[in-house]
Amino acid sequence: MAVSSRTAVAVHALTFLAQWEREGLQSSAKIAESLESNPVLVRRVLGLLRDNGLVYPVEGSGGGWQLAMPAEQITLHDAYVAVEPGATVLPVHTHPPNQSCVIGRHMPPLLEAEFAAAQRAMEDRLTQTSIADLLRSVIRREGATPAPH
Amino acid sequence: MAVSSRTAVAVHALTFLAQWEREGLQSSAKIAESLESNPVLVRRVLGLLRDNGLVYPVEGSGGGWQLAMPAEQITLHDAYVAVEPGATVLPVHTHPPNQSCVIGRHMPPLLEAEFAAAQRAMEDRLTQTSIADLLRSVIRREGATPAPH
DNA sequence: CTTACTGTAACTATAAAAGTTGCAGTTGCG
DNA sequence: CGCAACTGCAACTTTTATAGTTACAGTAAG
Repeated sequence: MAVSSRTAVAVHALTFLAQWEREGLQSSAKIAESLESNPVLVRRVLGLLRDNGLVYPVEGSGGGWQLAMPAEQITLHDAYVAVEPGATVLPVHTHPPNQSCVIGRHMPPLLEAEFAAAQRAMEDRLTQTSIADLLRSVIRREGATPAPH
Repeated sequence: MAVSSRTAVAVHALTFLAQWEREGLQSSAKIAESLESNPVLVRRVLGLLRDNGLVYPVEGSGGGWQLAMPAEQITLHDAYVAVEPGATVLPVHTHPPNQSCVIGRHMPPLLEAEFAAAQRAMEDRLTQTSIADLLRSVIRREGATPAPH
């Protein structure tokens, strides 16, 4: 199952916005520069975050993006859910199995339940870290091994 | 995110083998019939399970597959690890971000740690259910709503 | 009215998975 | 021996998702 790297992009962008929050709006181009990526790609992800109320954009010249709530209140799970709506980490059968076989008749719902429980465990773990936590970790690491000048 | 439906096929096949254990070897064709799938596809998955010591094959006429250990000792996690080696449920950046940005410098390792922890939580949940558990559930369900004759 | 943004559609390229065909190797049995 | 029933595996096609790009319309500041 597969999940894309959109969650990584989303979390990166959110942390970037948290870091430069006092400096005002940040453009998708700036964020793309930090990601070594494309502004359109970034806007696609930011658009999903916007639809979920995590960030909000300002259009027009001098516009850009900012967090829609304190970084303390945004978890990795919020980002994940926004950019991977309805994702199934462990897909079940691609097509229904043979109904004349005992296993075939009963396996799909049982597997769905097991896989959903596993995915819930993963998502629970993602709720335990906020963007603010991540930003603090970034700053702690930067203090330990600063950039070469 | 992405993981294939191979885990579903693997678990289905293992449960099938557990169900017909007393009847002796089961061919990939029989298992494929239960999955409404292709024997080659099934053999591909069974080959991975074999490489991980979960099942073993007998070649030649009258050959087939059987569990290599009691169904009680095989967990969904064993199946998952066998058929999705090195899977990363939540991929990080596809390419390294900008090293001249604080976020870019420190995000990848932090994200890897977070995502790995989340994946570990998922995998932990998978260890909690065995093939024997699943087979019991199948039989319980069959008792409740038997196949139409 | 120009410049700097967001918003979005439409496209290409790439990679992974699902599914199929074909065939070589092995073994039981008549 | 020779056929039939298996596994093992390479090679291929099809399908789908993602990453990335190009192009352009809409909006707002100065």
